[in-house]
Amino acid sequence: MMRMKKNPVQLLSVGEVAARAGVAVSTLHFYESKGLIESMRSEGNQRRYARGVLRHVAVIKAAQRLGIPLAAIAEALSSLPDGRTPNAADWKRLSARWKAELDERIAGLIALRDHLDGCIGCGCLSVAACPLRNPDDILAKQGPGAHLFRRDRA
Amino acid sequence: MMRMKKNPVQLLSVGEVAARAGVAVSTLHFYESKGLIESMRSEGNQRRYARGVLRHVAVIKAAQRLGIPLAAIAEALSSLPDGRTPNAADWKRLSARWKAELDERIAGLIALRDHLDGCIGCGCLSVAACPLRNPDDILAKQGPGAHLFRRDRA
DNA sequence: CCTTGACCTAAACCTTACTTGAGGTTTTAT
DNA sequence: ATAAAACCTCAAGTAAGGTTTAGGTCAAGG
Repeated sequence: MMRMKKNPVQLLSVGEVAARAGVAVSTLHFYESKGLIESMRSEGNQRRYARGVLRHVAVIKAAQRLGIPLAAIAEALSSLPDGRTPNAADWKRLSARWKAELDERIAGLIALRDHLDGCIGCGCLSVAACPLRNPDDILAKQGPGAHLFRRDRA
Repeated sequence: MMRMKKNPVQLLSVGEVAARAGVAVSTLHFYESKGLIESMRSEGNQRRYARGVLRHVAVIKAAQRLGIPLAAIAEALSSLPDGRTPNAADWKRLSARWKAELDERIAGLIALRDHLDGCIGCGCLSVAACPLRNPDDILAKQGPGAHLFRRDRA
């Protein structure tokens, strides 16, 4: 299984990337179709990846665990430098952006939790007045902008 | 618009419920098909709801905002008393259950956030070793059981 | 040479949570 | 009585995030 040539120029095949990144080959195809990762092609039309793709996939997976949709991840990744390999500062910018979103999300969930007991038990679950029904009453007031993933499913 | 008879026996039509609960009529059909709510029928085969359905829908919506999938909500709702109208204690039990899940989720997100800076920037984003890649390393250790919605999208 | 495993593309299928549309019936205001 | 607003059922469509399948190509070991 997985008989591979001795890694000629540092380029990885799709199978190797899948194995090392812990995702299915089909997932890599899918990500590529969505513009999340890139590949070159061998003479025989097979995908060849630069090693950096492993970090890209890792970041995609981490971001997904934060609840960020692929489209938003794609957008964020597109802000990475084009020619060169992203450096620590580049990644830092991404993580800072997501950290802010995450902080917001956490604050929202905490507010929700603190209302849960009172609200589900009581008679206030009205569309207009209850904090559990009205996200914005509790979640807003942290200023607008950067609603990357407040599109939960409302 | 919305010309309704004078509410003969406290039963609500689907349109009334939709308007008051703030959801689409089609959503009520859908919830009913999934066993999340119930209805009686008029002579002419139209849906008639007891007023309690408003609270049910409110609770469903609140639970969804917590990230709980409909199937789990249906299961939780099925634990409500059959004959009588649920009382405050019944709802309390539901909210307690969800609060625990929510606490877990919040803790997980906080752990994630606290690793974000360090991990995305550094070289550690490996499948095997990085806390950002390995949910269970950080998220577990709070004991097993009740993983109602830790099925995020992993 | 030739088999086998890895790879290719395109299209279909899956789940969740609904919405939309088609074609027909019921209610109700006038 | 009648027209319009609401309602009904069932089927199909949407979007996200992939997976599966079908049919064919590439590459390396024996």
